[in-house]
Amino acid sequence: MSSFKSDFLRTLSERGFIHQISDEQGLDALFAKETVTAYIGFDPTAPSLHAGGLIQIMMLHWLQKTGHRAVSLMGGGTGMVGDPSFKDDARQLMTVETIEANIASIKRVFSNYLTYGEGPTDARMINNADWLRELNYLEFLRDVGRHFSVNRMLSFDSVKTRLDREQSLSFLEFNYMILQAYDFVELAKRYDVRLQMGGSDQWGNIVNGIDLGHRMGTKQLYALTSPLLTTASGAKMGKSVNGAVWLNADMLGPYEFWQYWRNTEDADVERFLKLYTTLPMDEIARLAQEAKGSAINEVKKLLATEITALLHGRAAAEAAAETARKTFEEGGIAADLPTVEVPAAELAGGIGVLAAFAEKTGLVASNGEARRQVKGGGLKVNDATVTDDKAVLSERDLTPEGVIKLSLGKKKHVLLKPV
RNA sequence: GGGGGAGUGUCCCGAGCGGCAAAGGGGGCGGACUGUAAAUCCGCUGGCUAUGCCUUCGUAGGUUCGAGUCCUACCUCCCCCA
Repeated sequence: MSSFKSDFLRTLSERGFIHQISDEQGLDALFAKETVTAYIGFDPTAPSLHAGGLIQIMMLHWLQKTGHRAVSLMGGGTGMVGDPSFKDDARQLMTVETIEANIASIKRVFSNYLTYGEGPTDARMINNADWLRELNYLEFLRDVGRHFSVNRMLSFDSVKTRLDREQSLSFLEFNYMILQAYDFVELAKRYDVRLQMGGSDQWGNIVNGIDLGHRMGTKQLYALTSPLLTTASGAKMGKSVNGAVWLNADMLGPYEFWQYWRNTEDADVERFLKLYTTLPMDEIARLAQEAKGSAINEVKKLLATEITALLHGRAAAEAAAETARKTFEEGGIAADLPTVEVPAAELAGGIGVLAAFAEKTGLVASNGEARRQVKGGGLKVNDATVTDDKAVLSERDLTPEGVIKLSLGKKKHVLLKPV
């Protein structure tokens, strides 16, 4: 590990957040000397960030913790264009309404990690729509566009994939990197931002901003990127058993969020403790030491609880851990497993198993899939494997707790509750 | 403007002499083994009121008993020439 003098870079470095820095010594000196303002941009492509974005939020978190000023930039303007970096094909264009709604929804998560306000080390939430949407095309071309060389832009890896595959890269998308570069300069002017951070896929875009800053007379700007997140076996981060690992609670409950981290691969445990929890380094080292063989499961639970506590609060995290304990270790029924309510009268009339799994709980996508899962032995009702796809559920199937437990595989459970 | 090529299962990549619900991967899901891990092996991976019916190969027509496959027009993309 390189020996950084500043708290911020040392912390990021020892926790494994750093992939590339534009000028290590220069940036380190800056952080050691003064309060630095740094930002990360978030694109409003969905109503919630997912686990992949967590690493960026954690970087801002440490930035604030070490006494600097964090800026979370919402891409209300750039979202109208769409980032083509390393994408295979063009994104669907989003309407302004969708973008605004997504931003409003995404924002909710940030205050769990950062303290916002007007004070010197309070974080700020800024939307680049503030300046991008008012740009005058001709002025922009003359002031900013003239500093960009298309020859150079074409050489970036981020667009090469698209070009190599002979897929179209629209002029609209091609402009994304110019807008992002301009953002950096604008933030430098307005808020004295000196550093932009992001995933390693953003390197080209960030460096463009630094160059533009040179030409437009800002102070020296810096870039810092985090490694691309994959699990030890190479899968992309942020995909869970049933889709993306959303951060917003209304899209993914604390229990399911906890489960995602509980299922971390052995080889990732220590890395994730460093990246996603705020546990001190010496404690992480101690935990990693302990985690030999199946004892690692205890560490995984702690990992899951710590990460969930940061996002959803300590109480919700512990409730999730308890639900998991009851469900997996006692084989019992925990009241706060995901629950679907059905009218008591409907249950009295009988509900086909296939319909219960497909339509009621959505554990499987269709009756056909439910049928296939029955064939493969993947569905269970109250822990008994379903063998007959014509079986019908009724009040007789209610457990003493007054629910019916439906399971897909060993890990996904939903309770059916008559009301 | 002229010439040449491409678009396949709504996750992706990709084969496809006129009989095709469409090869093969990857990914995903389930099963076995385990530790709610990884690796490995096996099964599944259009929909439905289901020995049948419906919808799928860029879009719309046409030829044919029958079209992903042949013809026409259009859309989108790539390459070459102007």
